[in-house]
Amino acid sequence: MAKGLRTHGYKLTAQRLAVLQVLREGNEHLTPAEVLDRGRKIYSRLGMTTVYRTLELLRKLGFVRRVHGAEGCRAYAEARERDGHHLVCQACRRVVDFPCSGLNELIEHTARRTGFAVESHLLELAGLCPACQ
Amino acid sequence: MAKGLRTHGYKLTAQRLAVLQVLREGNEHLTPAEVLDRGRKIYSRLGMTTVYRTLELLRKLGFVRRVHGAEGCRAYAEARERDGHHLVCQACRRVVDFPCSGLNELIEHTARRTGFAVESHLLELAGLCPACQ
DNA sequence: GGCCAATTGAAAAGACTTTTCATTTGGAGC
DNA sequence: GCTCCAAATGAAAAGTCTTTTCAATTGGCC
Ligand SMILES: [Mn+2]
Ligand SMILES: [Mn+2]
Ligand SMILES: [Zn+2]
Ligand SMILES: [Zn+2]
Repeated sequence: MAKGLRTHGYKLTAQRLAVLQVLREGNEHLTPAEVLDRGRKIYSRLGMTTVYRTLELLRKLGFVRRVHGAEGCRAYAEARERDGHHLVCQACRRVVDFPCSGLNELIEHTARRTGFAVESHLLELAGLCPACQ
Repeated sequence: MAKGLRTHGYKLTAQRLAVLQVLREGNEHLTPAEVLDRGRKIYSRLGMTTVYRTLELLRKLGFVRRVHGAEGCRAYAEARERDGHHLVCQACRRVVDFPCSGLNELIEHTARRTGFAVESHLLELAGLCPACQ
């Protein structure tokens, strides 16, 4: 994942590595403020501005996913499944990715019915993880 | 839809009727600020605080849906399809609802695979409407 | 090692949302 | 219709979150 940054021409900085590590170590979704807190334990000079910028960068590169929920729409989790979706535990905030397959049929059917040219989709399931049930 | 307010024990105010009318007249998703602008053409004393409160109320009652997109996550559109999902045009912001059917199979499969007890789901498709293609 | 564009972060600015609280009002009851 | 009061409202203030600015720092190519 760190290699991906270099691949795309971005510098490998301590700040970016710290944010990456934070997102990888937790299986949960985190707000920018939470990423800052945890990131500073890894690299104490980390700043909030950089957290915002880094999270957006990682999202554009596909390493990170945004989680939309009742509590808020600005939380991030590592994207473990390429082009996948995610399932969120409402109790412990754990995030589990799952593959996209099986949705295409529904999307194509809806596209035909409505005449829309569908370019992207967002699917998020919420519930309770095995440990929290 | 206005009847639904009374049914649930809420007062029928000019402000609420104005917000309802705004959401019904546009087929697009609107931010609170846009709802305020348009709502004031119907009821000029409408205030921003009331717009926020009314949009959340209507969402809880199921008359209105939130639209999550690249441009932002706080936009609302009328929920025309009960328990449905929506398709958003990235050009003209038109929103079209479609029924939920066809997704249950995928959800149940994912629930079985992950052990999660799925309680809710969010599905949003984005693309170009027929007129904008 | 030197160089320089990319990156960073503190501070300021900006944007958005919620709370407060005095005033207004819908509608139930008469 | 009129009275009454809890619900609703909105201007202002407060609070929260996010982006911009810009001078200083730094990663990585030479
Ligand atoms: Mn959102
Ligand atoms: Mn559904
Ligand atoms: Zn859990
Ligand atoms: Zn369109």
